[in-house]
Amino acid sequence: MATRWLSADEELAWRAFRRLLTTLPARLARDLTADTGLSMTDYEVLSTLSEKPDRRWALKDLAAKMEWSRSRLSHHTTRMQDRGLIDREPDPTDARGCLLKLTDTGYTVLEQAAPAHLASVRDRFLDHLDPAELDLLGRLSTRIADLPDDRTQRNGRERAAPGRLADR
Amino acid sequence: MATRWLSADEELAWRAFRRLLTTLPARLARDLTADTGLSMTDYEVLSTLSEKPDRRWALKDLAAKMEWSRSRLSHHTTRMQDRGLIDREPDPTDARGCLLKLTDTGYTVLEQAAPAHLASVRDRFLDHLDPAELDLLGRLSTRIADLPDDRTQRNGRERAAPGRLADR
DNA sequence: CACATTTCATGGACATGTCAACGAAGTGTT
DNA sequence: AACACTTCGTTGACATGTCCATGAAATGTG
Repeated sequence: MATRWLSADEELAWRAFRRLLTTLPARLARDLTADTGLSMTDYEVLSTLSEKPDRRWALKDLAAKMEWSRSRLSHHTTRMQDRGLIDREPDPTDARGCLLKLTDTGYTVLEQAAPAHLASVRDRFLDHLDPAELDLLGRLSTRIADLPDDRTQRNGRERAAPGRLADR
Repeated sequence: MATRWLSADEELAWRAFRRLLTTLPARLARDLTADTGLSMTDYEVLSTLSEKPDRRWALKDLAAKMEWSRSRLSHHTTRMQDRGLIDREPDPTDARGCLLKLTDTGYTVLEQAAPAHLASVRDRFLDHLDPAELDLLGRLSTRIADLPDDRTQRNGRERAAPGRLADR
């Protein structure tokens, strides 16, 4: 059922890439948790927060920056707050809002996690690409990730049946 | 805190690729669910099962093939069974085991989902790469995904502190 | 054959994500 | 000012994944 629709080359490359898409993140996550006790998402929140000079960021802005839903970020930061990694402060600008702040503990944890994580990224990824490959991969990634998110402009190809074929 | 550890080129390429790593699967998943009501994992189970001539596969073997834990596959197939997509049969070879079988419904659903999914893969990925890029990406993916999974041989780099820095 | 060990599928507890609904607070219009 | 509308963060129900424990069955060893 699989091989009829793609050329042999496409099939092979797509399969290989799909495998990379699952294994690489899994390995990086495993390393990070083993080394530091942080999940990948924890790490992203901490490192994004640390980019601001005062280590503070309004929830909605951080959510936008990370391309997360506010709900997701709210849930996750509640858990991180319980662990003492970040804090909430009222937003002086908007009484509905809240500021997320990296605690000293959070900053220390991030400071110690960063080198371990980067070593892992090198070992499991960067070190196995030469500069030309890395460059091409970067440009190709940007190109594809920057495609419009909605499907309104899917190339002239006919649209699949809209109805759901299975209940879920 | 980010830019000190990678060269500018590495930093840029890694960031771009990391973004691809989250956006592409999310888009494909969204398309698939909208078009067919299946999740990506549903689709993988169905299409892997369909590769066997008799559409049957022992749970443990399917789990190994998909690189899933047996627990995960058991949970997931229970849900898929409730939806009528697959069935369980006793394994005549091993009374502990069980065979997972694609139902007729499941096969029909897969048959209708496949073209829609492939169109999505084309629109959001394949169509934006030329053959040389695709070829390189495929080879590079295989190379990295095939690296040993354990960390025993992480290149001469010093190991990070083993203890957990934060409780979770 | 008895016995310990391993393998298999399942189950429950928990972590993390999605989605829809909510109340409180901002904004715009008249 | 009064009103509808939007935005913000939180919440709860649910889906899905991980981890660990379990009982049943297979396997290996004396």
